[in-house]
Amino acid sequence: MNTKEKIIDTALSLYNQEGIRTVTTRQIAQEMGISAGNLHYHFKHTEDIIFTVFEQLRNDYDQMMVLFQKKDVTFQDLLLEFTKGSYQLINKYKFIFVNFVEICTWIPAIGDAYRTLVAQREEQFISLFGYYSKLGMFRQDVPITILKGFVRQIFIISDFWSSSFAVLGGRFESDAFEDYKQTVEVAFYPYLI
Amino acid sequence: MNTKEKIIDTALSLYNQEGIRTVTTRQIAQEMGISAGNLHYHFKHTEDIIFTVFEQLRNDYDQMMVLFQKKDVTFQDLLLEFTKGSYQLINKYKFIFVNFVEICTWIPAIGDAYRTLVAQREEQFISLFGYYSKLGMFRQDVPITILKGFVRQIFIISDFWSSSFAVLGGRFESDAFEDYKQTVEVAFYPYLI
DNA sequence: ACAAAATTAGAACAATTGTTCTAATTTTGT
DNA sequence: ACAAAATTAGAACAATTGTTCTAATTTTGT
Repeated sequence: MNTKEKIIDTALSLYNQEGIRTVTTRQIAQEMGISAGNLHYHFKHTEDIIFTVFEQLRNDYDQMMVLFQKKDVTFQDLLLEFTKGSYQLINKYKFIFVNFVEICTWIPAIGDAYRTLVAQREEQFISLFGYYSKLGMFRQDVPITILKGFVRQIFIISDFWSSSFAVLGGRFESDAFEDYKQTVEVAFYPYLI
Repeated sequence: MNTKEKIIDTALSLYNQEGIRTVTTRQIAQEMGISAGNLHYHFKHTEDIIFTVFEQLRNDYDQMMVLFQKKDVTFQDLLLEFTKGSYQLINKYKFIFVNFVEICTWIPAIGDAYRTLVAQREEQFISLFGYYSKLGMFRQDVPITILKGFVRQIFIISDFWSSSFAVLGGRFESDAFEDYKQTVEVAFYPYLI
């Protein structure tokens, strides 16, 4: 692992622990035993560090979505896979989710990338629901406007569950996954057959 | 309106416009034509300003919830009232909603107050759903665990819709309310009769 | 082996920001 | 009217922080 990678790693870990607001580039450098000057040789601006972490998240996300190509599973199983997968990302990149609004206004490029991502995901989900409703595992009588609204709802939940969890005082170690799983399942509950 | 109130007003307006991260106490003072020293005579710490704004939000919220005591309306009507009322708060106190996680970690007293509030709201909603399911306007076959999860879901949506909206690049003036209304309605859609 | 390029540490810069301090002015209560 | 209290402006403090600059050291390619 070279210095650049180590910076990203340390930054991610520190941001997750202490939040984006309090961690400084000096602190990241100190934590890994290099000088602040050296850190800024590799990443000229703090934004560059965070943007690189976001790119990593996007890669991980894409990799996860590939798993949903094989469609020979029940919707229940697929849903569980999605829940597990998305939770892993939420957990690994806590600080991005928890400080998402702040990050997006601070670094517009991340906001832009996110919007592109959302547009893609939206289509994927709609077509997935269509597929499974033909198989009789998803309600068929749902108007398209509701369905689109439902997808939006799922995004709000998966993107901001962690914010809600943090604000409610939940600790990430223990029952976090159970809480997330519950929330996602409840959202899908009325639409499954 | 005395100086103290004017500070709160100006702070709210500036925070809503430019976000909590960039607005300084100096800027608030300048905007209203007083000195920074004077501002800090009235509010020793920036936190005190934000906490006072939060108290105002809490008061407004309580006042709104009073409206839900009169139960001689259909659930549909009540829901519309709730949507309008909560949107007004979201709009008036934009910056609190949009920077909620940040604020709660920065000022723990606000996090504490929020948690108390949520516990109260939870009960209110559950009993309201019970009432309306007896009247045949809300599904009766919903298990209590699901119902609690649904309430949680409503909270995530009403507390973080604005975050999602901001991140998706929405502008607050135009179609914001329609978007919010849609989202809330879709969430309730499967539970109404 | 050696010149060029990459990396590194540490000092220094520059700007920001919340907050405090002091002295003046205004307001209030009697 | 006048003393005490409240308010105000503006300078100054103190700490932080991202970033740059310089000179030294290490690594790389031939």
